[in-house]
Amino acid sequence: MATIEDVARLAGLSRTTVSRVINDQPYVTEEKKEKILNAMKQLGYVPNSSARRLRSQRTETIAVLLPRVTNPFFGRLIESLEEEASDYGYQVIVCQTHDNKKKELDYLNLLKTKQVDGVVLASLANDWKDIEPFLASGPIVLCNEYMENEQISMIHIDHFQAAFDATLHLIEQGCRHLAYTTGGHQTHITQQRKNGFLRALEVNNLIFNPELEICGTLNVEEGRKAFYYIKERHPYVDGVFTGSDEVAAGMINAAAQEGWNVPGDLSIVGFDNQMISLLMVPAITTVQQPIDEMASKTIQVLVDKMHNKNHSMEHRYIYPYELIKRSSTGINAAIPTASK
Amino acid sequence: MATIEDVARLAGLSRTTVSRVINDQPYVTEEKKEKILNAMKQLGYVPNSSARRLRSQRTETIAVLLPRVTNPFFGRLIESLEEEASDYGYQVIVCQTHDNKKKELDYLNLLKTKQVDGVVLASLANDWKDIEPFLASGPIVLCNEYMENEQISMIHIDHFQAAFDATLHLIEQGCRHLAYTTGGHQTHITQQRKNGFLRALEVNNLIFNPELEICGTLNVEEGRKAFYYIKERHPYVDGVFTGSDEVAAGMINAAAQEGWNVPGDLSIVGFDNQMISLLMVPAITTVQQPIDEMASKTIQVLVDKMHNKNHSMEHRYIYPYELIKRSSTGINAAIPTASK
DNA sequence: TTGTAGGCGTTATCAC
DNA sequence: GTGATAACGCCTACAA
Repeated sequence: MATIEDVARLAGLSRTTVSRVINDQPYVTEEKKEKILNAMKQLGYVPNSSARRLRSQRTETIAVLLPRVTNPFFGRLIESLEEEASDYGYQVIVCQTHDNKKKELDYLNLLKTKQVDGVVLASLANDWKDIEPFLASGPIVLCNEYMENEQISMIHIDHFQAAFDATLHLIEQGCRHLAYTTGGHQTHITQQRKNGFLRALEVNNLIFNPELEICGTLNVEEGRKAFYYIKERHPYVDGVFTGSDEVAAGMINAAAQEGWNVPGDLSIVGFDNQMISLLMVPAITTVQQPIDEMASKTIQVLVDKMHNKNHSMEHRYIYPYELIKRSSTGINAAIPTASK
Repeated sequence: MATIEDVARLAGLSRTTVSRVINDQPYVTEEKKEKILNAMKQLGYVPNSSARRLRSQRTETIAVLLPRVTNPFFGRLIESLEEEASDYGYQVIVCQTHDNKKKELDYLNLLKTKQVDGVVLASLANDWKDIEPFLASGPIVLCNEYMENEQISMIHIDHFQAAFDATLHLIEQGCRHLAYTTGGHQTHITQQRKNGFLRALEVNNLIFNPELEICGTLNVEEGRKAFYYIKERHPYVDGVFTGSDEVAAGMINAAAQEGWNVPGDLSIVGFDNQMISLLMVPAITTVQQPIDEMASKTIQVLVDKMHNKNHSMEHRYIYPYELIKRSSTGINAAIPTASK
C-alpha cells in the first residue's frame, strides 16, 4: 500500500507538499501539483483513513441505533437518514439493538471509542441515567423515541395526540368496546400512546377493561394471536387501536379466516402507513409520520452539534402526523354479521 | 479524553504494561493488573479505535453494498449478515447503492481507503471490469448477485431454475398466455430468471410474445401499472411470473379493484416469500430463498479470506430454494369470470 | 512556495 | 515481568 511518503519520494517533493495537494490547499505551483498527481496515479495512492482519523480526531461517521431494519418504519427511516447524512459528507453505521439494553450500550460505546462522531438514537431500551454519561463523548440526538427531559434534542411526533385521535375516530365510528395492543418493548412512546388511548375513552365516558390491553404484540403473527385472544375471550370487542400496521394486518388476516367482518364486526387502526396498510382488504386506517422530514431535521441537528462542539441549545422538534382513514374502520361498525 | 499514557502515569507503570492489560496478554502480575484496571476505571479510559486501526492495519469492519434496505429481501439479508458478522467480532456498514454505478464504486473505495477489511456485494450495478481492480485492496464476496466468473466467491440460488420451476407451475395450472415482469436494474439475476422463464415456455411448446416482457417493475405501484397494461393491452394473459412479491401484490390489488379474479382470470407468482405474500388475498405463490443460510455462509467465506490473506480458493455456493404454492395460482385458472 | 519535524494513541520489538 | 522506543500514515505549526 502506497503511503504519502512514497508519493513524495516518487515526485521528488516533501510529504507536506503532497498533503497540500491531497487536501486542495493553496501554495503549490501547478507544475509540482501535476507531478504529484501523476505520482499518486502511478502508485494507486489513496489516503489511509485510519491515519486521517487519528490525526484529525474525527471519523465523519454517524451511528444510527434502531431496534431492527426489518421493521418497515425503521427501514424507511434509515434510508432517509443515510441519504441526508451522505449529503453532509457523513457515513452511517446501522446498529440494530433488537431492543436489547446491552447491545444498545455496546453500540453507544462507538462514541466513546471515537469510532463515530455522533449518534442518532431511534431505539431506547435503557434508562436515561445509563445513556446520559455517553453525552460526554459526543452528541446524541433522539429521533422518534423521546421522553420528558431537556438535556438532549429530540425529533418526534406527538404520540399521545395521535393515539387520542385514532381512538376518537374509532369511537366516532360507533365502537364502544375498545382494545389496545402494544409492542414488545415498553418505552415512552408506547406509554404516551396508551395514555392517549385512555384519555379518548375517558372524555367519552367509556370505561376500559384492563384485560383488553394486549402486550408484546409487534408483528403479523402476534397480531393474529391478538385476534384470537379477542375472539375467544372478549368477543364483544368492536374496535382495536394497534400500534402497528403489521399487527393490524395480522388481525385482519385472522379475522377474515374466522369469518369476522372488518370493520363490521371489528374496526382496526394501525400505525405508520406502511405499504401493507394500503394493500390489505380492507385497507387499514393508520397514522402517518413525516419520516423524511424527521430524518432530515435529525441529521441537521446532529451535524450542527458535531460542528459547534459546545454552544448549540437542546431543542424538541414535534412534527405533524396524519390520521389516514381507510376501510378498516367505518360507520358500518354498528352492524355486526350474524355469525359473530 | 484519557489516553493510555494517562492510565500509565496514574498507575505508575508504563504504556506497554497498560497495553498488555487492555489486550489480555500474559506477563503482568495480578497486583499491577489490578492497579491498572482501577486507573482505567477512574479515568473512564477507552482505547481509541482510530489509533488501533492505524497500528494494526485492520478495521474489524465489513461493508455490505445493497440496492436499498426498504426492499424487505435486503432488509432480511442485512439483519442476518449483521448478526453473523457480529459473532465474528466484525462491525457492519450498510451501503445503499440504489443501483447507482457511481455510488457503488464510491462505496467500494472504502476498501481502498482501508475503512473496511472486506466487502459483501449484494448489489451489482457496474461491469466486472470496474469492480475487479478493487480486489487488490481486500476481499470481496458476492451474495445473491452472481455471474459467470471464477475470480470471486459467490453465494446464491439458481435463479434460472427457480424461474423455470415457477413458470412450469403456472403452465401446469393451465396458463397458456404468460407474461413476465422484471425489476429496475438489469443484472445477471434478472437475465437468468428471464432465461428460465423462456425455457419453461419452450419445453412446453408455448411461444412468447415479447410485448409481454414488462420492464422496470419493482414495487407495488409499478405492479399495479403492470396489471393495467395487461388488462388494457393484452387481456388474454392468464399467468404472470413477477420477480417480486411486491409487484405481485400490486397486481393482485389492482386486479381486485377491477373485478378480475386471481387466480381464476390471472395466476400470479411472486418472489422472496415476503410477509406480504402470505397476507394478500389470495396468498401469493412465491419462491423462498434461504436467507439466513446464505448470509451465514457469506460472512464465513469473507472472514476466512480476511484472515488468510492469500490462499483461500474462490468458490461458488449454490443454495436450494423452495417454490411455495399458494392461492394466487391454481387449477381454477381455466375458469375465467364472466366479467373478463 | 516549500520543507522539517513533531505528535495523534496504539502496539510490537527488544532489551533489561 | 517490565519498560523504552520505534513505527503505523497523516497533518500542521513553524522555519526557511
